[in-house]
Amino acid sequence: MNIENLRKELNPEQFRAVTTIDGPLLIIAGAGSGKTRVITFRIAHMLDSGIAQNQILALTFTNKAAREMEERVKELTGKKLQNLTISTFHAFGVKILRKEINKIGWRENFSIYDDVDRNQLIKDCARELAFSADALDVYKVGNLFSNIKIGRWNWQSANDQYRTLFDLYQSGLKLYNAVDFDDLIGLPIKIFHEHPETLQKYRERYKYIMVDEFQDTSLQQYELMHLLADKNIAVVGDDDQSIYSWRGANYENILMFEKDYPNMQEIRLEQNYRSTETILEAANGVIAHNTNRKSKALWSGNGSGKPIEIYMPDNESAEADFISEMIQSISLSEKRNYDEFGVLIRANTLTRAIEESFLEHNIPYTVSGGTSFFQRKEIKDVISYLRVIANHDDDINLLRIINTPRRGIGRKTLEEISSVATKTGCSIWSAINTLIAKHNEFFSAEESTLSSKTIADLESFVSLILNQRSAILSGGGKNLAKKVKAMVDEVNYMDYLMCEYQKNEKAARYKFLNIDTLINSIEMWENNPDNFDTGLYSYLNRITLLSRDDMEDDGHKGKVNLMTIHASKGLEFPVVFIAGAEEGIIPHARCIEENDGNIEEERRLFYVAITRARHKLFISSCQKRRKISGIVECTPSPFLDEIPAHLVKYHEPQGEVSTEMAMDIIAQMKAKFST
DNA sequence: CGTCTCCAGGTTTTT
DNA sequence: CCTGGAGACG
Repeated sequence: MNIENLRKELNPEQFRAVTTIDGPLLIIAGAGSGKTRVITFRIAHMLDSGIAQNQILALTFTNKAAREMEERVKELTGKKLQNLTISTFHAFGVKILRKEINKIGWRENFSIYDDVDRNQLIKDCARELAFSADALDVYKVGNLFSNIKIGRWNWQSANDQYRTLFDLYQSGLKLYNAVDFDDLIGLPIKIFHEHPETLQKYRERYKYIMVDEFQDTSLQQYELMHLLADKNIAVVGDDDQSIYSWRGANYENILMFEKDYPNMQEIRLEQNYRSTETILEAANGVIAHNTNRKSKALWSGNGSGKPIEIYMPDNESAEADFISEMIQSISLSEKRNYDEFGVLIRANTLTRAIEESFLEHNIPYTVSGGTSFFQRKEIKDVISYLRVIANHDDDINLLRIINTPRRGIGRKTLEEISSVATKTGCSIWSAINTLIAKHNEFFSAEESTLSSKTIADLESFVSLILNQRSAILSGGGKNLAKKVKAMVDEVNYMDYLMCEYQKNEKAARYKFLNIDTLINSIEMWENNPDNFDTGLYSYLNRITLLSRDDMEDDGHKGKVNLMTIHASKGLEFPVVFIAGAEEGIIPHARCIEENDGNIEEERRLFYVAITRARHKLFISSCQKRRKISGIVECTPSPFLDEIPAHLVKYHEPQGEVSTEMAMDIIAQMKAKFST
């Protein structure tokens, strides 16, 4: 696209943002200001100006955003762009580690631990240090460790008593040749510090760097970016949409950027192309209550549109039915597809009532966020096999599968093996092999603490892993999906599931299906022509970073989108419902507690929710809600009062549907079916 | 020594 | 509803 076309397509600020390629650039992009468009046009423009694709690095926050951006750039340029790097920070970290991790003492078949694995490792370490079980909240300690690693907290402010545990945890990771999520950023930084020549290599390669959702980068991510980028760095963000501080997001990075790159230029995108003036004014009214922000004047030229409707249903199922019925009626009266609706909630637990109602009303929907597909037990089991096959020293995954399905290796045996492993400072896998060798050496002697039967069980486990390893790595890593299927058969995993869920056939079938989905997704992945490395390692490196969202191949076409507000960032819908707008939910009680009563981030979250809507916004707040403790009275979220009153209309529940209206709806349905 | 069964707890947001 | 853990049982 030539310059003149760009000038036509973009407003003056957007045009400047797209065409300013050299030097540091800070783009403050308000909600709905065409941010994604600017980024994709900017990349396309760079390519047009003759910059090589492999010199460009674009870092995003979620896989979804990365994928979308890549697709749009490809569409825009009509090129294949195989050497263009658009990825999340974490995926980029993996990419570096795969090449460089041997410089700091890991092997390149390292495992990546998710939270579940991490917590398991912490538990094991705690046991070794004889922490009393009730004094240890693994969940909390895991978060503590993460916060330490990403530089949000340090030991002075945190609890010093966990320091030895932390050290043991760290050495455990190294012993098992594993890294956790935070290491995916932290270890590349370590490598760059210790090996300046390696850093230099990457600096020379990535001459043009862009960071999306800059307000959500952590100190650690900022450091990585800062190490890599010397001059041509563009960051795009909006401090009002910073909603990840609990994960280390540090929107003061914006200030730091101004300091670290003093010759930077700043561009503000303040025209909102998304929402009606009513919706935007409501959002502005809410966010104005925050004191700690860059002031901005977001405006829209889209006309005032319809008022925001607030509804106060009796309880969560009434709320869910209200949403379902509203969706059905609007989709008929305004001829909208189901995928034009977004239903936003603060917490995953709130989806249940809504999902039930959707099912009852036959409304197709997708839920995004929530427990990752890869955290489901059955999927984790299969992946654990693959991880152990790739990396025998991965104790956490080995322990997960050594007796799943049952193969006679129980607690006592494992305690025995663990103690050998601890004493000699080796992994469980090598301990097992030591014990087997020892047993065979002193075949009849007392020396061996394990029975011959146990030894035989262990031996068959070891050969299972070794056989699968040579099968899966054979043939240059081709046909991974097929081999994984063979492996699942070989270990009789399906029988195990049947057995385990005898009483609940539905659950068993569901789990079966999940494994099928997994295998299909592997197949899709290896058949993707853009994918050059279809081996086991490459697969494993990739999947830990994926969430459930990234798995769905049938897409969201024709389905209502149900998701958390966090997951909705960057998206927009013509019609949006915000459900559960109650005190204690948004702002979330727990959050207020932890943040010393600072509700600004919760307000930003509410702001993000409002600004997802294009034409019409509904907000509902239940009068009562069922919680674990029983039914509790609710009060509406204080944020509702911050919406200027003249924009709001309270929704009155209609008694019965008037006959006239019912006839009308029936007529419309008939019309719909007859076409 | 391994397995089965029953019970309690759930953890806000995600890479 | 689902998972992980503790304790009984074979």
